Amino acid sequence: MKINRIHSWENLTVDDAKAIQEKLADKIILTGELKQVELIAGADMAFSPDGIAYAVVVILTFPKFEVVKIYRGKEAVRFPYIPGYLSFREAPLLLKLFAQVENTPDVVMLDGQGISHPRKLGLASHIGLFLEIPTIGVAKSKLVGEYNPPGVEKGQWSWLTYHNEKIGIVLRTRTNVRPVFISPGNMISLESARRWTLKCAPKYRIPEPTRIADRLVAEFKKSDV
DNA sequence: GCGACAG
DNA sequence: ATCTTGTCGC
Repeated sequence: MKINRIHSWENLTVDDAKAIQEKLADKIILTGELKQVELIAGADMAFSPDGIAYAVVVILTFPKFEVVKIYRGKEAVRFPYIPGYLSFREAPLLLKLFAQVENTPDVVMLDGQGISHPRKLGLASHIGLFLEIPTIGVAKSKLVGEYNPPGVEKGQWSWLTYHNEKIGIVLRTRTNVRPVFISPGNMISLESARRWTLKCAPKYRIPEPTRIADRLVAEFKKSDV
């Protein structure tokens, strides 16, 4: 699929990264309802102690979640992990893989925040601007915001707010299991992001797209000797 | 200064 | 994220 090169990822300082986030946040579209989803993509990364980053983008069918294609890639780490700047560490390699994707998915699910971010531009939102297709951020813990714990039953949820504004949803994808933090990446509404995330989590806490991608990068990294 | 802090 | 065995609970 074609990628929009909004900006370069080369030689960026944290201040450069911050300026980029502040500038791009205004371009995020928070409307859009996913109608028919036939293909969905999941992506995730893993890192080795010696500074190698591994990434996997997997294309799945919906609603059976059958693997259609797997894209793998690795490179030397180019940016440290700094809360609030995850995309500058993970997006470059993931975008290289998305550039190789033949069958463009209807939506992409990423392991991290969407607009639930200090400057409203988490990994899912940032990548969403490059891909120009709907993206959803599914994080295992929160980065910013306040919320009341949702009911313990699967499907129950509560708002994640920040600066008195709804920026995400705390969703229980499994009964009596810690909730996940959902937020729109780009080109999708909060409501649609919540509904589709739940549809993608028929059995486990982590929705299938990112769960399968996680499993695939783990074995990719492990097999790399 | 103190606490929080995606992966 | 990564280093790591067994173990408690649904």
